[in-house]
Amino acid sequence: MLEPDSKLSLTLAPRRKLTETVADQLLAGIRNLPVGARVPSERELTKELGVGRSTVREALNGLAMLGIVEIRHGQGVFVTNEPPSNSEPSAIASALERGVTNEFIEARLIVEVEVARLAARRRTDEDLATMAAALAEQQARLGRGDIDAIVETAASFNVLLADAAHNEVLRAMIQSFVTLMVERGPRVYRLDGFGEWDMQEHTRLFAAVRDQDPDLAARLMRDHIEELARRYRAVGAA
Amino acid sequence: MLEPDSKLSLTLAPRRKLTETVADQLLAGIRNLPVGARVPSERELTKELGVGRSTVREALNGLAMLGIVEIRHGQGVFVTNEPPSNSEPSAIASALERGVTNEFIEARLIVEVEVARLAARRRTDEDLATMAAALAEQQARLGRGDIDAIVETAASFNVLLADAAHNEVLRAMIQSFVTLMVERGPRVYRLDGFGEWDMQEHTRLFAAVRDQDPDLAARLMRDHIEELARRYRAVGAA
DNA sequence: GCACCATTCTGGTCTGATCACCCGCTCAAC
DNA sequence: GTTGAGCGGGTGATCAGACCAGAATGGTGC
Repeated sequence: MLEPDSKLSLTLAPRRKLTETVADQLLAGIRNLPVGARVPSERELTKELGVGRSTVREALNGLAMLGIVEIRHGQGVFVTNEPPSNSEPSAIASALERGVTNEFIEARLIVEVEVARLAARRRTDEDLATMAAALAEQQARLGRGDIDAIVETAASFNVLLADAAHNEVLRAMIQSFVTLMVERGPRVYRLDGFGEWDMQEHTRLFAAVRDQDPDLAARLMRDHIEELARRYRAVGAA
Repeated sequence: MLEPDSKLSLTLAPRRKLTETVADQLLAGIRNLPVGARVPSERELTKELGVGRSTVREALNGLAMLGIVEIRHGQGVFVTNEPPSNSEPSAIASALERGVTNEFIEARLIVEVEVARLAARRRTDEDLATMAAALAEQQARLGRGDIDAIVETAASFNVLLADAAHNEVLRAMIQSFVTLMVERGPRVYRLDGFGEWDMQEHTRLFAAVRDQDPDLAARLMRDHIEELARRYRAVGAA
């Protein structure tokens, strides 16, 4: 009964909730399932994992809110998004938390896709030059491997895009999105190949804006955010 | 006249999960609380709302994941950031001060059109009832000719629409729009026939949402805002 | 072939007990 | 008086089991 520790270095023990642990386990299992596959029923999971049903439910609800699974009354739980494997089994549920929920992503999609479209339509040569410089800088930092610096540059690209859209109100929105994303853990950037992927995406986006192709820019942005969301979910930015 | 129905037994076909309804109710109550305030305990809420504790817990967990509340074991539930992702209304406001009304309208167009679409898709009977009540109130105030009161009610309709879209991030955006609109002169409302026109538009929008016609709702909203912009310009609100 | 319905899956909600945690208070030891 | 261990009461976390509600299935009678 007596509590252990109290000696040695008191490492801050975040005290994980069982629900979160279960969410991690479920996620680990889900990784091996194809999109659309059915997850075992709550009652089965209860027996399999040896925890109460309410715990399983809370874990599933969390995954559902993150868009990883879809819960259908009377039918079961289904995998909706395929999280790119990889990524260590770090604390997911507790971490990816606030900021990367479906609602947030939905809002970003609505705003940023249109911003990309407007940017392609209105960009000036000066905007182009600024973005090109930012990309070059991002590339340089990528080579250096300075994660924090890369994150900063990469995030600022979205703001530059908003600048090119020439709408201060929209820019303010993007800025708040970016702030949230940066604050809430740029862990994704530590994933193998993420920096390169992001760089590539930004380059494509840049090309679409340069060529003044609004529809292409919008589509690229949509795909970008959706993929970004998938990667975020897979990591759990603690 | 425009009253659909929506009373009698106030609970009709709540296809929506109870948990979500409860989350909405909690949210409504939380909006009136200052940041850092303590939300009643799960057990109290259970009695107050007349639902099971598991339902309350799931609702609170959802709000926690959205970053609206923080749950501390052994202490209670606390309000964190009023609305999630408060889109820096100050930044938008300062932009407006510099005369970017057109940009403001463009941003509204992007966000509100999609919100209308989502509202038509997701509205519950309860959302409908609330909107109907707001419209009735707007009609009543219109008859009375109380400009300020009309503006307030008319503006709140947009927020109700955002409520029906069930996305807190988007709602926060609309809320900041509305706040700014109400603050900045309701001059247009003094125009002859404006109040009636606005009322009519809202009624149409309501019908589209009621009939769950996303595309129609989106189109109506687009036309509405564009026409609104024209009238604003006519008054010289740039 | 088809409409109906009972069964039996699944998730959704309720209840109440119990565990783990945090806080404020009491009160004895210093 | 100060300290701090301990207790009590409140809060969330978890569990167990029951029952409600939606959805699929398959049988049954027409």
